[in-house]
Amino acid sequence: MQFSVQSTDSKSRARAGLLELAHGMVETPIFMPVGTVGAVKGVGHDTLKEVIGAQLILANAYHLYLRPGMDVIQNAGGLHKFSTWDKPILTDSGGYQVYSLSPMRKITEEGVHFRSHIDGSSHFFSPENVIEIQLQIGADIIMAFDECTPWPCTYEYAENSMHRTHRWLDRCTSHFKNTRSCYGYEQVLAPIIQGSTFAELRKISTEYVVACDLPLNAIGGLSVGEPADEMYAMTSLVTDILPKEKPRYLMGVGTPANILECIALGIDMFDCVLPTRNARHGLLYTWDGVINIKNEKWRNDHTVLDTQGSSWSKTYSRAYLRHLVQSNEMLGAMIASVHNLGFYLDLVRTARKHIIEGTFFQWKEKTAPRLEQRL
RNA sequence: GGGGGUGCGCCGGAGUUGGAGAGCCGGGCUAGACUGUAAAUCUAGUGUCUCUGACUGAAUAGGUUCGAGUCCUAUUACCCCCA
Repeated sequence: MQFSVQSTDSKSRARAGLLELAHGMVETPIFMPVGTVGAVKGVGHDTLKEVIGAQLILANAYHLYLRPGMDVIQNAGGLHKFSTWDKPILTDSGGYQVYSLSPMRKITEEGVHFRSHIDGSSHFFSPENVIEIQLQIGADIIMAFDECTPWPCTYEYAENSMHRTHRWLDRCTSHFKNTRSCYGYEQVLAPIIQGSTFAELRKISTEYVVACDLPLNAIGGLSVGEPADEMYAMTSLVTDILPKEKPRYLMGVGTPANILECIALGIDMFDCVLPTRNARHGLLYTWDGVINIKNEKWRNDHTVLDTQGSSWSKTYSRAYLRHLVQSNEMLGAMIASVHNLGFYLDLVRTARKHIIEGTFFQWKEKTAPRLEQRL
């Protein structure tokens, strides 16, 4: 893996960079569409590459391990071959499922005992076997096993959880160093900073992670319900400490405005389910703000989805998309997903352009509030 | 033309053995939520009004009864059978 910062913004910490991974180059800042089970819901690979311009997608170890199962993925020769997605992939370790499936799991020092959400069967995830699973999946970037700390929580809980995540990180790194990649290309391991919304803990966690000296650093445990200002404050505190020469990945963020603000704080990589999930639920992101396409007011609006958007957003009308979504027609979810992902990638490409041109900060200040408007 | 059956919410079901309904379940509709995807999901609302409370309501019009969505009569609509 190679990363180089090409330009930095003079009025913020924003940077434009180039990240070279086993399956290709990635221009940062970048948004990674989420494809939990090895598929970005409702969007085919060609569309993802040619229309949306996705450079890197995210998949999930927990979900792929349960279904189809590691035997299928290994027999296919890894997720790239199984899915035929030949660009970079990042896998999440299942740390988020430790958080989101909390009623069905038990955390111990050794690891996490899970009940499958599919059939209720019992499974055990440890830092070691989660690394193993991700190596077998064959992702370009694999994530350390962590607990995404719930919010709100007590200082004591956050502190204990953070230290356990650190101990798990050590086990991940040592297992990773002692294990060969399955498919002969480079896979890199990324650590995850925790510490909830406690500045002191975030600082400790960042210093711990920096000392591990892995090639890419991630921030987890944010955008789990805390106010946006706290998320920005924690991100700012962390990026202030992180080394400038390594990419920074803010996990699970966020809304378009969140992304612009966090680019300004020095984040290079983002992923979030909002553009795809909200697309299926009828929420569209545009350069003028957010549209709930299910609202009655679009029933007879025959204008395009986004007047300021790229060509894909000018193909279908609001009235037509509303009709498709109202009719529960799968094409509606597909069009909305392509639209939202297209917008997100357009957003980070435009941000990158402004960073390179030296106009990022002014542009961001003007643009971010508008993106949050409700149309 | 003759015989039988059924009519309550925007729709489909269920239920009400003469005794508390603005009221059960689903759908639709109207909104809202969603941030490393247990999520094409979830939540709320969906007769009217002067809205912490009232009023009207079981096809329509009468009748019996302390009390009728339920029983009776007529009308009307739809369905089935016969001609």
